[in-house]
Amino acid sequence: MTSKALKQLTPTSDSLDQKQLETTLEQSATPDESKPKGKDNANNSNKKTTPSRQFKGMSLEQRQNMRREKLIEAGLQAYGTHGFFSVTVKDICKEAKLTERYFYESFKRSEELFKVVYLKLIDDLQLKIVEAVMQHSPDLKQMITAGLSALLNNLRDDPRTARILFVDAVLVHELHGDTIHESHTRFDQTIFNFLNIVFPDQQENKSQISLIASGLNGYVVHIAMRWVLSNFKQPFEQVLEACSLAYLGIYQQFNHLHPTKSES
Amino acid sequence: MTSKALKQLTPTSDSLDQKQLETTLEQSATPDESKPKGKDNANNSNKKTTPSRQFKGMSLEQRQNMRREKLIEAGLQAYGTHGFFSVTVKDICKEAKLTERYFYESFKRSEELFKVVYLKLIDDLQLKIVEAVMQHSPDLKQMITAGLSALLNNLRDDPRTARILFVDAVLVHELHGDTIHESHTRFDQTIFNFLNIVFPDQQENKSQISLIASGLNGYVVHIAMRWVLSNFKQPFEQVLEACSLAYLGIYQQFNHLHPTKSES
DNA sequence: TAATTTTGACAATTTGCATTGTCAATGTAT
DNA sequence: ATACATTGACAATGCAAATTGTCAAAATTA
Repeated sequence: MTSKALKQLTPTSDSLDQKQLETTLEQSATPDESKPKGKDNANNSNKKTTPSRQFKGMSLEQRQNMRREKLIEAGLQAYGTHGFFSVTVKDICKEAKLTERYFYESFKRSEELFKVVYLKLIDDLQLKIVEAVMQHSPDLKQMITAGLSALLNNLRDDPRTARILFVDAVLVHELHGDTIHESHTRFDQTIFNFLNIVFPDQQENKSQISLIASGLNGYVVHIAMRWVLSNFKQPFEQVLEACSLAYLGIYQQFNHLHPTKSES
Repeated sequence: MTSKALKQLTPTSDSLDQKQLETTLEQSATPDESKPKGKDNANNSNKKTTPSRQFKGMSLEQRQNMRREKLIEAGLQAYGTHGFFSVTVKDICKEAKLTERYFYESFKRSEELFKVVYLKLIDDLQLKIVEAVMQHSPDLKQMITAGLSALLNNLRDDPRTARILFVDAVLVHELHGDTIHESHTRFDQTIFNFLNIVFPDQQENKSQISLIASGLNGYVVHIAMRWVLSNFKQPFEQVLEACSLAYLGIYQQFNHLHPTKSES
């Protein structure tokens, strides 16, 4: 229904090179930190440490990984449902049907588990979004719609994600210093890369574009949060349109303020 | 520097009635909950309760209020500097130069003080913004600039405010259930009112405009947060322009999507 | 000045949770 | 079947902060 006013938004689409797009958008991946660290208690039967028997058909390492996964899943459930600060180690263990001992087998404390959950969620989400965007290149409007749809669908399918990524994440910034702060900025960065493709002629305005990327991120996240908290009261299409409106509006405004030679 | 492209943004300015503006923008005030509740320990010398002497020239109530104010100020300082979850009751008392006893005289627990501080800050901020906006009516661009400037100046003048309103507030949402959630929505509401004035012909799109208001709120807040956290790295004007860009962009987009009779 | 209230410093208790430890039951290898 | 690793339930301990209590010094009234 909005197609008429939007046609003018793809004039620079010829500048959207598919290869450049993939490279640029993807350069915001995390180094994989979500795997178990190099344990010193591997099955290297050193000294008189217990020899690590098989159990239920699995090796020690397999069992530990399985428990770890159960804890991560339990953490997602507990944190995402009740919020980080209402959840105790015991809660998580109960949820995972494991005893406290096994919590400390994999994590030093609650925040450590939270961090793993958080990184996993943000990785998954970002991957989905970037994929969706790339698949619809080079049509600007379709790219925006696809990316936003990926985000909104993900949140609707699993509101726990919203809770953890967009509410509790701010705290963890606190708890973990900067490790997470970086990944908190990752969405900003992804959007920044996107904008740099959309506005390829604005090398001088990097700082400005970076701010706008943050703003767009906040715009969408805030709408998404209200959508989630309202239990998805508004229809999907309405939310999607409200979100894309900002992207399209910014696009147009920015082109007016900093016209390319061809349109001056 | 952006004036050329923006002149078209005030065509509907004739529809901006000053009186309507004040009424509509102001209808988002909070019922004053920041005052001491009806204490049962007033100086009503019931039974054999102590008769409440004068002290340092003040009545009991005055002294209590003074202590309360000192605690609120100390809370602002402590929470705003170290973050809610790093602050203990003792910290606050030390900051206020009062002993724990007097903390519990005015507040049942730490979160209760935080809530008061939060409400006070958000009230002050909102008041400043609305005043600034009203003073520049009916020029749309000036109104936007003035409102955003009021916000940004306030944050720069006192980063503690930023910390409390935009970081820790999310937590308190948790702690206090919905009392704070409502005031968290208050900015959305104010912006919503503003948009309704700017788009007076869109009675059917209330729901959509409400979403957009949330989005704009998130846009500005997110930029502001990054500005604060970066220790105000970017120049004020750049931040201001990045913020207003969203408002102006939305304005233009929305008018394109839902043209008024006069411009169809 | 004497009687009494108010205050400030700080000790005592309580609470909630993290973290570690014990032990019996269960599964596994030989 | 025997010996022992592995697990689960739950008790024991530790700890930091909240909350309450004590008491003597300072201020106030008469």
